[in-house]
Amino acid sequence: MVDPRPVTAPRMSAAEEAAWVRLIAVTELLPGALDAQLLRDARLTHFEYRVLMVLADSENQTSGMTRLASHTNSTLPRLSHVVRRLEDRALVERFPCPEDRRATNARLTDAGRAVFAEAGPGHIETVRDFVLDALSPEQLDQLYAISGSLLGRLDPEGRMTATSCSRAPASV
Amino acid sequence: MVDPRPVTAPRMSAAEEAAWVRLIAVTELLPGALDAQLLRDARLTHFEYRVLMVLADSENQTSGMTRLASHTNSTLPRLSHVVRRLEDRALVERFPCPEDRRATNARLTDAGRAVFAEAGPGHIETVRDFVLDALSPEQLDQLYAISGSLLGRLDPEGRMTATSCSRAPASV
DNA sequence: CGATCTTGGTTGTCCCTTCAACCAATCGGA
DNA sequence: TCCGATTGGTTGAAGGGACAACCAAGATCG
Repeated sequence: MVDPRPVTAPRMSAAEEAAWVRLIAVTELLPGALDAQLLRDARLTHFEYRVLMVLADSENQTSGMTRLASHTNSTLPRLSHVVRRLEDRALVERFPCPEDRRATNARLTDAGRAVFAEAGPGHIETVRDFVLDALSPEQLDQLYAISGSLLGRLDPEGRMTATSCSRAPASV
Repeated sequence: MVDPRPVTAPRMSAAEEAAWVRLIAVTELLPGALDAQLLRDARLTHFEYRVLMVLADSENQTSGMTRLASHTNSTLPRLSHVVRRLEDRALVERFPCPEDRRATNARLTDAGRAVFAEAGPGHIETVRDFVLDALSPEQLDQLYAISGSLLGRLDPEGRMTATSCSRAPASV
């Protein structure tokens, strides 16, 4: 209780704080940048884009809601709202699953496929501009390993399979 | 037009896609994890916490709105709303800047200082659990460099100074 | 087979962010 | 000195996400 320092932020080591501050900045700025480009060029949220992408990569362009939610790192309520909106825009259609009558399937429509196909190249280019082209091949590997470690903490059970990526626990 | 492949996501290289997918997952999961802990333990958003932190680190616990916005990677409208809410909770007070009569200053109140001081240790611990302790010292340096490169693309003018961190362009 | 638990999903409400519009003060010339 | 442009900031409406409540269908077990 004799510490004379003024009230200030609790400190980590300098290296830790520097890395942490930058990581936070990236997590704040990147989503907005992706959304901005996709909304401008394709009237699509980045999250909506990923929903369409998972469907495009699924058998018959069809997936159950729960699987779709885990492949987009999303909650079921969130996904339900988003799919309803996409359905209103006729990019996706929902129908009851034949095998399990509790389940709902979402399927990409022709219009949805067209929108997704048209949005793809511009989005990829944006990802290159903002991320991939900024990193060396070694840094890409490092990013893969680092993100893997963080996901091991953020999503220990590996529920968020994200995509077909087989989430081996962060071995370089 | 003779490409026989089914409609599918435009592809990057395997290494690029793998790293990209994981980065996206981190940017989706990390903010929620931080918000959850702070809301539970201190009724504070991570963004609100950072507003309080910047004020705590400012001279006289006071800062103009524009400076506060750039130090929190935020827009002015967003900050304005948040500061109004914090003011409603008496954690912050606003008053006109004496030197520039257009400007508004925000100052941390005693209550705000107390809430921030109480929230700090738990938050730092969470950051350790989710991020810092998951990485080796080398990875921490790599993360610093990688994030720096990305910020060079996401915020070229360096408007988002984030904190006192002097944003030298991503030299390791 | 009936009671209960779990799984799969939707809906409504609240809160926060975004965006556009707006206003006041200051600066920069002509 | 006056007018336009820029800076600093607020506000209101609109849209998306989180959470809790809810419901229906399958599974489990007596």
